Amino acid sequence: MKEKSTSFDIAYRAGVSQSTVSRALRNSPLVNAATRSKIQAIAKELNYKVDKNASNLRSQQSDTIALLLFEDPTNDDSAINPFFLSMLGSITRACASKGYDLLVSFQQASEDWHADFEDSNKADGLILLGYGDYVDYEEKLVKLLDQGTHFVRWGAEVKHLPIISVGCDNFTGGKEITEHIIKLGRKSFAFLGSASSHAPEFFERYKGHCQALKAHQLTVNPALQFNAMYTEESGYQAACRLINSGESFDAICAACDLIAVGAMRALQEHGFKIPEQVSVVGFDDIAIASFTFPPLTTVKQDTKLAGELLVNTLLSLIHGEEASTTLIPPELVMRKSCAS
Amino acid sequence: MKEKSTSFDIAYRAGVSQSTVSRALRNSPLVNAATRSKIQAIAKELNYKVDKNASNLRSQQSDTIALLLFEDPTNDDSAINPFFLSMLGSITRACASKGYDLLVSFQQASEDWHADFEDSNKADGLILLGYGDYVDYEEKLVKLLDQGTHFVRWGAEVKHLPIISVGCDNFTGGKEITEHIIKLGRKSFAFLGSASSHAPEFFERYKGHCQALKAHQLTVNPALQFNAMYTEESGYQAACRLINSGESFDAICAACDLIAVGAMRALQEHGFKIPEQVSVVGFDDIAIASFTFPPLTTVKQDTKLAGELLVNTLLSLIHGEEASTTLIPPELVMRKSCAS
DNA sequence: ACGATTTACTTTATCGTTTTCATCGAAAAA
DNA sequence: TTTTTCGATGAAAACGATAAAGTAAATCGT
Repeated sequence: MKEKSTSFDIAYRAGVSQSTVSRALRNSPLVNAATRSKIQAIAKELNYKVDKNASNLRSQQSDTIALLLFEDPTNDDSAINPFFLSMLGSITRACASKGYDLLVSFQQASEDWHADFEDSNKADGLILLGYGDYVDYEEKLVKLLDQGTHFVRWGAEVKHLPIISVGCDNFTGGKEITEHIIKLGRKSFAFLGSASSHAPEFFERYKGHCQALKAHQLTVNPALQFNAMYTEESGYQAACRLINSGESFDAICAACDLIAVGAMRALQEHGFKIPEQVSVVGFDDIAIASFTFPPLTTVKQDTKLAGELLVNTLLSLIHGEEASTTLIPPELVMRKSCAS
Repeated sequence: MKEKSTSFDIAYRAGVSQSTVSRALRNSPLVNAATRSKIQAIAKELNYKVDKNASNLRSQQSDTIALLLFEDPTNDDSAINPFFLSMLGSITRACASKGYDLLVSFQQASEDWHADFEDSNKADGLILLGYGDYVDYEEKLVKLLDQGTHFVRWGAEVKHLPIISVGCDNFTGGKEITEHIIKLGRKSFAFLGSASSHAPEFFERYKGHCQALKAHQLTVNPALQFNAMYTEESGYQAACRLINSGESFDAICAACDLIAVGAMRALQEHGFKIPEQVSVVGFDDIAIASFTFPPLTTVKQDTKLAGELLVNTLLSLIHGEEASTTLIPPELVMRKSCAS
């Protein structure tokens, strides 16, 4: 196995200095076209690749961005939420199209992630992805800000801090999907998902939900709100609690698709007909949603657009350009889990 | 925003030389415990992080592995196959637990990927993931081998080359799932998925399928084999071709779950009852499989195990240890899409 | 008590680039 | 002819760590 060649080897063969080689390989106009192509030919022949470590060290940039995925530590060996998986896919694609490498990393919210990737020069910037619980998360965001780290968050806007976010308009989504069912004639709405600021996106969806109810002179019954995490199992259990509560209801708004899927399972086990007796809706539009029985009516978050926005925004930040928080409009996806 | 501090800053404050700092931070036993902790304290206080580029450059290793995901260029804006997404998740986790960073990259089989990541010292090794079409893929594998690049493939064993692979035992999986339906009493089996070596894993499954048929004195009817790619749409179309062919059949073995899902859609649109008239099975056990109607009986590939195996094997290779190709045993997952 | 280890550092070389600064011949301007 | 200006290149200084080699003081065995 041959030694890996360096720019000096090429310089030697081309009969020029190493610095000329470096310039030629980066298509610098400072080097004569003839020598440039000669050098490039030799480089190709030797199968030469610039050493990224050396290059990054000198130029102080890595052309790499890091994606930090936050997951609830409690369910760490279960599958990753398909919604985030889908985001991951689109972010990967978006990065590639911009010529950036993507470093993917899982983090537990509790860890010392805040000062790792950009500080060690492994990445030029960070994308933070996950359902954010703000308990001590926010304090770390502030630290990132202090350090001048470039980063973009996925999620609800943080009003009181100069943090750039890209997120879905959860409030509007929650409102519109609820209005949709209201128009179908349902009266008693249960909401499955957290109604507290610990889960900001769920909370926004809940607020939109309530807003829609009020706008149509329907009462918001707190006894019909049940907490649930973003898992199928959690949705199943919340629905069981709902059913056992004895409250009557004819519609369920789930804070995310996985919850909705779990809820449908619980309902069907208890003999409820969907959508005849109960209309069910979710949020996210994960792949599973179109294959459930009945197919789930939900709110689509455009992950492709989101991924592109996330990396474009981050890149702007890195390049010192202006950037601002963006909300992606939600989109209703009507399927069969609702009826009048 | 303060300058980022270097090991010299720490050395200055601690009153020692820079190299002592370097050692202290790596917990070298060569430095006195007292000074070591003093240095580490200062480092923490200054929020110092070692510069990975400098460190990697000097030590010639990156503690990073690259995951190359191959996707069919034709469907590049559609969603990524959930099976690979799931693998991605488990590989990410496995890497993290070993203290390695993960660089994720999409590649088109046609591109010049073979010499990029390890040659440029961005990664210490490669994981190759994707349904492999061997046309000019193999030639690149040989190049990787020549270069001494450390890599592991996901997929069927490559018999004639010293390449380490981790894969599912597709043959056995295909055989067992087919036997399962045979025992249920079905007689006319259609197979949806490529039966050629261009799609090695599908081909293996097909061979297992045929083997099972023969072992039970059933005929393999070539007119009941239809090509399909690994997408839902492709499965749908293959099933339509099957239906329109006029051949009679009472069971469909799909080469992967997505194909099965598409096939079920086609069957139901044409009024077939699943599983009463037609039994359907898939392969992979993607998340969707448990939510289809009826829930899909399939062969589970344990992605968690696969991810761990992939990174452990690669790490062995990197560290110069012995490693060998591994086959993961498939596991039947009985659900409701088959009946006697 | 005296050379031989050990312990705890410091010095110096090195990794392979990018980048600044200096150079040098030739064409253009004076 | 002499001086400028440029276009093209080379030499050398970073970049920020790690690793090998060197040094002084403390510890040791006999």
